[in-house]
Amino acid sequence: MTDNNNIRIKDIAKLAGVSVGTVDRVIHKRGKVSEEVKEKIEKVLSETGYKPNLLARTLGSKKGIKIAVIMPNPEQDEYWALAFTGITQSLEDWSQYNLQIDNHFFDLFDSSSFREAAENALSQTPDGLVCAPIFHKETLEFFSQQNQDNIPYVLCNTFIKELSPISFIGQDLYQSGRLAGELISIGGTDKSHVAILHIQENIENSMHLKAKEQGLRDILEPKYEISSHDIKKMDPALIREQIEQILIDENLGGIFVSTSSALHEVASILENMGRSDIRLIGYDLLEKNLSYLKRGVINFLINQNPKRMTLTGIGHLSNHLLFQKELPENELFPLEIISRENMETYLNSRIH
Amino acid sequence: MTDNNNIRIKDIAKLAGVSVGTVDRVIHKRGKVSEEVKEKIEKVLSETGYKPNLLARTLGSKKGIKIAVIMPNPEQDEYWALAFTGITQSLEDWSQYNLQIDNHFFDLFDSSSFREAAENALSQTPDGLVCAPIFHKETLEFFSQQNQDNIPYVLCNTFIKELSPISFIGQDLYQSGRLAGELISIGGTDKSHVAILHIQENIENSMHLKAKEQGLRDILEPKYEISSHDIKKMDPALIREQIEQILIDENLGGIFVSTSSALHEVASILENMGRSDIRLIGYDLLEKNLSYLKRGVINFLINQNPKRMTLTGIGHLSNHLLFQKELPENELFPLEIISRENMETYLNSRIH
DNA sequence: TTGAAAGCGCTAACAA
DNA sequence: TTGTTAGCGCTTTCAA
Repeated sequence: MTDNNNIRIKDIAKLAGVSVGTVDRVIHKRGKVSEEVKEKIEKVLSETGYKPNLLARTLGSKKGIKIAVIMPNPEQDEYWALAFTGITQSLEDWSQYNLQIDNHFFDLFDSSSFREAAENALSQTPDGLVCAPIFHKETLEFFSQQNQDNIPYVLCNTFIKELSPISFIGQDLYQSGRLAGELISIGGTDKSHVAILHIQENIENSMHLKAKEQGLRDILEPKYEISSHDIKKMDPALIREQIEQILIDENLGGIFVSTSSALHEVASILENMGRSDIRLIGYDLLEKNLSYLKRGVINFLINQNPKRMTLTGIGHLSNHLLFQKELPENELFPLEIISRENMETYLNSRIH
Repeated sequence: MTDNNNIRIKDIAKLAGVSVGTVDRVIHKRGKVSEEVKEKIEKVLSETGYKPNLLARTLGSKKGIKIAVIMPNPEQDEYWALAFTGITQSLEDWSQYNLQIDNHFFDLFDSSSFREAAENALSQTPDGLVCAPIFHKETLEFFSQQNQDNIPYVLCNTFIKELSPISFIGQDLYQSGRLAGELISIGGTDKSHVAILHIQENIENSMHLKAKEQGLRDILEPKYEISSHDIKKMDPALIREQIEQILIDENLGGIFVSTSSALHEVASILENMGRSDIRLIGYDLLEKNLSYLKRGVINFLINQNPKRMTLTGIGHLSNHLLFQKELPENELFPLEIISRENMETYLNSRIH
């Protein structure tokens, strides 16, 4: 084995003619050091290229870390169930650092439940927060008012320009829409209409979906005529009705469903009507989506990678808390194209 | 901060009425423990669900690790240059564990240089090896004969069924070929011929390319007529000539180049001849490939993710060496489809 | 076969 | 403002 011939704090102390305590104070800016001594130590520090042993640091400051997660209830939605698997796995990945994760789930249909979950999270004084800010207004309120202790937080899934988390993790939604447009038009179609379906719990929070829409429009217009439809996710029968309405259009060549949710409803209708002439593009490796992808009813899925999202979120936060590592301000995942022929390779890989 | 209320070795010792030294001996099977005591300790161990603090373990046994990498010269080939960026990054990622990496490059055109590189690597008694086994015969010889000290090793890129590395990292080549087939046939073409081009340094080692070929055939035959061409990568002019020969076929609707290498040559010819009727599919985010992808000459790239490959290789090996973590026998990466519209999102992401 | 004790490099409380 | 020292949990050497 390699012997550890690194420069240690002790060496720095000797070189600077001071004690380790003083060096430690300089390194951590704990004050109470004369300017003169401070400068000398800093000089030695940079000359030797001192790098702390993070193992020893973590061990010495007998800290573990406690992270609170605020996200939609995984039982309510398969997308968030996938996201939750990332939480589970990060617990394993970071097990050696005695990491504790407290989950606080909220109801996708109920914005007040978000407040509750968030306040609960805070009340347990976590060292950091990972949050999926589904409800724009409530999130804003929470992070600008409640979080006065300045607990570091990471935001996942939805970008919120008014906030400054230590890191945002998600995807470029505009580009995602462009990609969807490209995927619809590959090889060309003879039909010239394309419909965008925004199907979700609360239509108020659909701003980010409009970014996807714009991307698609910029690719397909004016060659294609685009129509956009906001559909509130409630009664499946009601959704069906609205979709069937849209399908009356004989000239419809493609449908883009902007969220993973309820894509399978659309697929089911298309399949039942035998409309294999319509290209269908949507999001995420949900079970039902995959089965329609396999049967060719859905042509492509774009993977938003919810598992990797939470995994990376916890990872970044842990690195920040434990090792003071610098994080990317934005971690934008690639837009993964899933087709019938590569879906298994995604399912089989450790992170998907 | 959370206090670390874990069970420590000390606690185990107290519960079992022995000393920490003895507990340690049992945990690490360092022998010299009476059967009776051993059983008692093991009982306590499992009852308490003891989990060692890996930080302390690593710190206590003042080991660093030294990993030797055996791979093609990054200056010779852009694919391997990308792979090399993974090495660089893993050095950062693992910097806290005092990881040392020694690179041993070999010449893609010269199998004897592989032997040399491999022996060199071994002579420095590394704790583990990461190897890209381009030369089948030589690799087999090396790992079955030279590596008698049983230094743990990870194999990247090319699967070799006769060997048992602690982990293999790569992709499913057969499935990769199937995907290529699907990508060629999306939307349908009126032309019914497809050509597969295997372009590489040494044709002898093309076994794994045949797996890709088989995948493509299984998707496209008998609807399409497939022709396969082995082209030795030497003089670019010579390559051109052979490719132009193939392009004479008026009925050619698609080309699949099975390696990242020289794909741009094919693209350049297609572009010059104005043959935009021919679908072109190939591998990897090499600079030239990307520019042809952007211009629509190349329709899709499949990403073999060389950077992530080496990054994961070093990561697995480090986890094994440092933390005795269990590794997946095979880590098969997803087959990433790169199009004009998602390429930037891959380039912008931390690992691509 | 066992136990005691001195590290590993760093932190943080306490003294000076 | 500075130095000293006792940990953190584990490994490993030495002595018993």
